Amino acid sequence: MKLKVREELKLKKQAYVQEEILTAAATLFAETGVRAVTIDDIASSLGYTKSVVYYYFKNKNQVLWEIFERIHEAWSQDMVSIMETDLPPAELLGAMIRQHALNVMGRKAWTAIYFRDQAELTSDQQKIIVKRKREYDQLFKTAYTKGVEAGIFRDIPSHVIVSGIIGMANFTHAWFKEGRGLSPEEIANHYVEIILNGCRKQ
Amino acid sequence: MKLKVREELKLKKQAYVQEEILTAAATLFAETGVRAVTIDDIASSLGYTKSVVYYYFKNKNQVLWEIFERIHEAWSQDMVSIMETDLPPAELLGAMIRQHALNVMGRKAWTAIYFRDQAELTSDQQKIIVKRKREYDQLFKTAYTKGVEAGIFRDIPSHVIVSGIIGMANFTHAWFKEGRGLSPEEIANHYVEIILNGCRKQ
DNA sequence: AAATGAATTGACTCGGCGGTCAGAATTTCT
DNA sequence: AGAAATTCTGACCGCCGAGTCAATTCATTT
Repeated sequence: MKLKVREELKLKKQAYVQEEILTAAATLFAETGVRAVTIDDIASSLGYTKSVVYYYFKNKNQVLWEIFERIHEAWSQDMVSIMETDLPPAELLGAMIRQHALNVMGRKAWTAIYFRDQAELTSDQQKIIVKRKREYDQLFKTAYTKGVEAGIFRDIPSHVIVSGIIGMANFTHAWFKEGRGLSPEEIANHYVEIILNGCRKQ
Repeated sequence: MKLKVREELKLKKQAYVQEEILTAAATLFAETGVRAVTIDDIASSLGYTKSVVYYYFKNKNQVLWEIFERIHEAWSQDMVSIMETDLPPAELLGAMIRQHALNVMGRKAWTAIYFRDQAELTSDQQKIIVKRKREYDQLFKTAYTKGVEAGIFRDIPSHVIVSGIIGMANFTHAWFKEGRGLSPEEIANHYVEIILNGCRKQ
């Protein structure tokens, strides 16, 4: 009885510290790349010692993998909830582009890691990521293809256009700075317009 | 007299081996990131020992820096020769996009390194790269702005559109495979069309 | 053949980093 | 208070990779 409560409390605290460590790790990983960041760096950025990190995580790979998991969960959930709406093709694709761009700008660290440090994962993990990326792309491709079938988009191979969209949005992580110049929403809207106009059948 | 000939021959051979090492290094760097590649890896991929690499290069940083130098020279020369033509804005921007995309697909390794491993350089070197990237972007921005002034492009902040273009083209390095599916030229042309249509004033 | 200089080797150092572990400190429960 | 579980510490190990160096091999010249 008490055991359960205690167990839960323990897990809750552990979860909190874990998230704290993951956030700190992600920030550092994003700056200089996973390989260049030591467990000591992560720990001391939080005022901990290295051993604390090893108390909460099995090893460095697990820290990295959990970050990849968080990214996937957040992004795929966002996308799924857009797919569930019943928008017509152009609006659907627009919403997806907007969401993806906002996600990237909202968490620049994540994008840097997700697209740069994949090679640091084990080959099994990499396989999973490759599959997830394919699925993610597929959502965009489906939306685009629907537009082609509806006669509103030009008939370009969907992977070319989808890769272009993702590349364009991802790259914001390299230059966008919060709080100066345009807002993420404005930038995202520009990209939506460029792409939709660029794809529209004349 | 003879000395000169000999000297030249020596330099020529050295230059050859250096290029050989740089090419091998770039390939490996691109695959797994600079940090994950050892000098031994580079050497043995050519059948050499580590010491050979150290005979031709001062250290690992110099190998990396020379690669960055090669990239800059090749890309900026290509761009400059396009700027020298006297094309009207839309055609100019189109040619630039096409060239950049072709460069990326023609040397995927270079792009991976140039945009992912910058953090491995010294801070002085990084400053130079940042400056060069700004100059490179500036060429695109100027072309776009001309189009806006000529009334053919929509009035979007040029850095948004230029970053979008570069991001879109750069991302091909992550998915394009030589010899299956579309050719680099076809892909580049699609991007040119998407962007030009997307930016054209309605 | 001898001498000179270029190219190559392999053994070595040294520092750093991932990961471990025995125990100390702290918190929680009874 | 004392026992039990938990969190945290700091010293330690082993390995790996960057870079060095003295010595050797190879090529060229005279």
